[in-house]
Amino acid sequence: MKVSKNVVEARRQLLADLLQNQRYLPLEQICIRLSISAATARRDLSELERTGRIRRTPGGALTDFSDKFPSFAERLGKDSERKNGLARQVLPHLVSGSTVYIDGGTTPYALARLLPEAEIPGLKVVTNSLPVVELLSGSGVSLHILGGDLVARQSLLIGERAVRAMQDWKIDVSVLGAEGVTEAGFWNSAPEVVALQKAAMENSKKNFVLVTAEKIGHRTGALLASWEAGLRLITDATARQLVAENIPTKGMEKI
Amino acid sequence: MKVSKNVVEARRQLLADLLQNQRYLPLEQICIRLSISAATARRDLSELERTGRIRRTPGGALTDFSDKFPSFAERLGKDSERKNGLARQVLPHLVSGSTVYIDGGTTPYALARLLPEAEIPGLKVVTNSLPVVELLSGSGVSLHILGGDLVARQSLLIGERAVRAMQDWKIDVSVLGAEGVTEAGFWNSAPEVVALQKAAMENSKKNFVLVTAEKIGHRTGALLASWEAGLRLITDATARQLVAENIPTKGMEKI
DNA sequence: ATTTATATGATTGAAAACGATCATATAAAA
DNA sequence: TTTTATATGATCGTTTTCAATCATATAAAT
Repeated sequence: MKVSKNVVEARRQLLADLLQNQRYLPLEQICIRLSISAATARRDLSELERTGRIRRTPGGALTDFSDKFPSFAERLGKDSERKNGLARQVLPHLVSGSTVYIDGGTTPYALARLLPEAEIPGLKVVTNSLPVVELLSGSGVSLHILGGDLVARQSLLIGERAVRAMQDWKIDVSVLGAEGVTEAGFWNSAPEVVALQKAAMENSKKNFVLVTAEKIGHRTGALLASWEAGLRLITDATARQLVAENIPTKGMEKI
Repeated sequence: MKVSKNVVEARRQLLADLLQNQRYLPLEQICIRLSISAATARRDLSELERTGRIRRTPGGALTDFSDKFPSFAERLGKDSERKNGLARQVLPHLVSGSTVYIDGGTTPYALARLLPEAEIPGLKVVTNSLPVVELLSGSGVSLHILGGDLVARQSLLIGERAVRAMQDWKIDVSVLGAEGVTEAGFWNSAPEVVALQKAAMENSKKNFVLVTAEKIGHRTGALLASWEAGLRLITDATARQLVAENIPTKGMEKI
């Protein structure tokens, strides 16, 4: 069935990126990694070859790679600045010697981007997000990774091992993402993600949830926590939007 | 007609070099440049692939990595093909549905590179190596990461949390690296790495150690295990070299 | 010199990959 | 909403690629 134009373009970009990393991919691997049929893979390859971005071979494709691959950071997209603004609100809570948990997802990732500059002495970062690891690796902060099962598409670690690993930590500040916020509380679509976030909340003194305005009023999958749980919402939504959804505004931070 | 042995070997070396420069050559190009028939070209390619020096594709062949590409893979250096050869010996032990632990370091990494193509159904990969994760992410294999503290320079996870996470697993085959092999056993310089490897050995049914020839006779830092521990050595060292160091050769795999 | 071993190119049947075409579901446009 | 456009997976016949086999010429062994 037809899918939207941007999905197609995103997939082709992903394929181009994949090829720049891997140099060569057999057709079958492309099908597996992108979850598409051979026919669609061939169409994508033809298009990428037509625009000169890759080179096809029988049974696969390769790149004469010149550019470096675009990182997770690009996925932040044009909301990048807004997410940075949200993340900046968290910085004052990260005192010297404290431990912060940075959740997967693009919004908490924005916080990670601020850390190298912030130069908080003795800060420990615990995360389940591989992009965060990649970003902070070698930046001077003390990095610790939860164990667990990798969700390839999102570069996240989840599962019961991740939950157990989380219980092994004493977190001062945890920074979470959510896909939706309603009167009932915070929502995320994947139950395993929510399970891990709940574990983070239990092991953390302060909990922040970073949410961009367009997620207000959305409800997806599993409930992370209701408002009584003491999560602090950081958003760039207007007070009007929040009131319209009956979201309690006390104790939250905005920009 | 038959040509002399050294002609054959010289031609194959030329082909390997050619591929090293060109990264990829279609079969037809190989035939033209070497003035040989497709049949001979295929035979040469098969041989080069068997010894792990190149990678065949339908209608051509390529080298796994060019020297230009800056990444962990580069650290494999020009021993890349030899390490591939070692890693290939492990593949038959990875049966469908089994769990393999891939240790940090460049030699076990070579095994990871073989896995996407090997397409072993239901294979679980456990690792403490971020390059392995990056490589296999999204390749279809089930990926699981030990938790722990990140050693930035080496992109490894170590520490007591990593050891504890390891004890949470039942491993069928673990693939380890070592910086030295002597009569006394296997050596690695970092004690934390050794601690984790020991934990792997205790939780694993079969243990392989991949070691290139130049490490024979070297002794560094901490002893990983003596020969009684049941580790299986896979090396490209000659029997002469091993005997010279009083290394027991029974039960080991070579190429 | 004679015999043996083997590297080569040609051939062949099987398998893989290909582009083209089609029905269908759904995004985009009207 | 209705209509149009198109992205997708399946299918099909064709082409390409493959490994295996064979005869042969010549290097290596005797």
